[in-house]
Amino acid sequence: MRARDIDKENLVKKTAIEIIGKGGFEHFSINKLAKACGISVATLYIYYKDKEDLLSSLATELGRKMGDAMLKDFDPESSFEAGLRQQWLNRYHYMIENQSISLFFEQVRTSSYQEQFLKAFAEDLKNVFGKFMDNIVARGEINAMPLEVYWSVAFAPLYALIKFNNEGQSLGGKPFKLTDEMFWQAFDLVVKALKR
Amino acid sequence: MRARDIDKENLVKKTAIEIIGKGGFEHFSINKLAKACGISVATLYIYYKDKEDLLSSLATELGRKMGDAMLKDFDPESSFEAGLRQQWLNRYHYMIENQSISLFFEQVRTSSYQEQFLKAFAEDLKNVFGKFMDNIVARGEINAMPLEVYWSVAFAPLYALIKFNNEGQSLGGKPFKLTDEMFWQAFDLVVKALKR
DNA sequence: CATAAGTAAATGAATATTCACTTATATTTG
DNA sequence: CAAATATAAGTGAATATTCATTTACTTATG
Repeated sequence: MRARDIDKENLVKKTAIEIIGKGGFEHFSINKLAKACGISVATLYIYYKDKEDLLSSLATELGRKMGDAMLKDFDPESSFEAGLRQQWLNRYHYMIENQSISLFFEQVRTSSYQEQFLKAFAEDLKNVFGKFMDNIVARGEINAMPLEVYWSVAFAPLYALIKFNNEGQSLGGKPFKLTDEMFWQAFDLVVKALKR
Repeated sequence: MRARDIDKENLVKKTAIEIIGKGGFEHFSINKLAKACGISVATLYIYYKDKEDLLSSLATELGRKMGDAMLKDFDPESSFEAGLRQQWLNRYHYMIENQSISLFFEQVRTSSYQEQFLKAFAEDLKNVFGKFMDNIVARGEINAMPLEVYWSVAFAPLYALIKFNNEGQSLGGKPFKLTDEMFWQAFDLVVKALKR
């Protein structure tokens, strides 16, 4: 029996991520992907049942990996500031080390594959972060508030900065690169917002 | 000379916004649009040079209108809190009154038409809001910081809440509707973050 | 040498765009 | 004032291309 070429399989994933990250699902097609990889379309149909399967597999796999990266060194029993710092750091490091994947996620988040992605991504996370939020509210470190209000204040600024950084530009096309200084500046503001 | 049917033209715009808002650019096509409007494809090629022209015209026009809505009753000489409140209110009201357009924008923001949109959107706004930021820093109401850090803390939470609301769900598919209470709760947190 | 990996070429459906044509109406002309 | 004309609006059917997927075949290797 002939063994599957792992390099080829990885090339497919990497290339798909790049095409989608750059041009969105609008400009992605199976034929383009095969051509960009220098392989036959039919090979893709050995790896994946169909286009839907390819994309949702990719979204699920990457979602899971990202979820794991988010949980690294995170302790739901830690204090509000220490816990939030770890979450910000995990996202920041992941973004720097996986720029093309971050761009891919940006597309997934506004697509029909969002659900697949969130399922893999949010399953464990929701429990761990939910627990963290319960703890810090119970300890009186932050006020009680709807999850969405907390999330929007605690993380939306970080994701906005990451998006600017990945696209290389901010408002009105102004060139932009996120620095550690800006990162911590934003973090401190968010802590100030939420801390009692 | 025959006059162009304005109703038809508006129907085209409205329908395009709906299709894209619902399914993204991925599921949008000229033929589908024509069929949904009950007109001939060829008519669309009278209104617009090609697909690209149709979409970037739409993004530009709506960007401009939204920009105008953002500036309503906004005074760059006002205090930090009053100014930010007006900006939040303008965005909030616009979202409520233009839900399908808000969904359309959500798609534009991760597409290749983002640039067109931002250009129309940010041209005037940048000056007015830049002036506002200069004023409040000069008056010592907030600390000096990069525009992107300010923007990410001041507005990203609001956009996150609006996105949840437009999609009708938040993290992990949890049903969600933004209330006035949550809106003001988030606003107060953001003010607390930025105020000296 | 059996078996799965891998392929080139083909399929029909969907896509963007164009074509040759008809229709409505503002303006001109008798 | 009404018939004629010009012109852009509007059309249905055709085109060429791209799409997702399949088929019939070759190749590599346990």
